[in-house]
Amino acid sequence: MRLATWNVNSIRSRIDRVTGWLERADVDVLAMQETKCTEAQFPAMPFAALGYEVVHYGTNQWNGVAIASRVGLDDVQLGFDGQPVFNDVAEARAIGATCGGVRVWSLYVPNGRTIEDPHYAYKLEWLAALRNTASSWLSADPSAPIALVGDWNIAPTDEDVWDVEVFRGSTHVTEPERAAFGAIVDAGFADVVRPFTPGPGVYTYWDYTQLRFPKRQGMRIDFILGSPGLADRVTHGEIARDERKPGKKGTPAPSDHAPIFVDLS
DNA sequence: ATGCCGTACCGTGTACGA
Repeated sequence: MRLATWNVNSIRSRIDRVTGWLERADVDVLAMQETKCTEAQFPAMPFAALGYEVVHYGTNQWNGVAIASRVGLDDVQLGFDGQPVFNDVAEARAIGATCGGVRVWSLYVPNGRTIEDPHYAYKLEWLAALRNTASSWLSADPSAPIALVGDWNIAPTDEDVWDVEVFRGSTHVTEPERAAFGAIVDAGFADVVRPFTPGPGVYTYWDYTQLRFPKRQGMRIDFILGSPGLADRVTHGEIARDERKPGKKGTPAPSDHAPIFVDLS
């Protein structure tokens, strides 16, 4: 089974690129983030035409997460238990479903904006709540195959940004964020792509500005974290960097994130 | 100091992103 995740930065703008890659890469399950649309606006038909079921959680033009699967899509949950709210609003940042026997969570971790911003405290609170809830899933069934996948908005080590000096004092690289990410790893969820994509200089995101992509100046902030029951089954991992490349003239821009995926035995 | 690009929204601008 091939399991992928991709921050698509608007599914309506990216639908042809997404379905094109699903076909070319022979993906079975794709978790998406930043769909940036409501349920009514989500383009479900192109997925159905390729044989994928799809579930989406989107409330407005911000955030939005989805899972497409051609190996089943059951027990869908919108948001995780204990997921914090921001300004009293429950944001569409998490959706879970069981696909081909794997419990998949598509996650869009809050950005944080700046370290003084209330969004930063929200980010840390959100990650702590996720750790607690995900930990309870493993306690209930230590051998369960669980995949926590998506845009984590954290570069876990200095090697995961193109120039650490550029990010000094910014979100994504602070010690509390790295500790929050590490706590989830310590709870039993391992980065299952990294062993197949060693650094340095290996990224999943490149800013649209300043020719960051051709200059290979990016960040590694998208991850597939697997429980022991999932990690034991990973036979391959990859970053589909080509999907970050511009299309032909007149075609829509790429997302600023590349998809990443693993193969499971 | 800068949102340089891209996407969304009742919008000719503002919010958001990392």
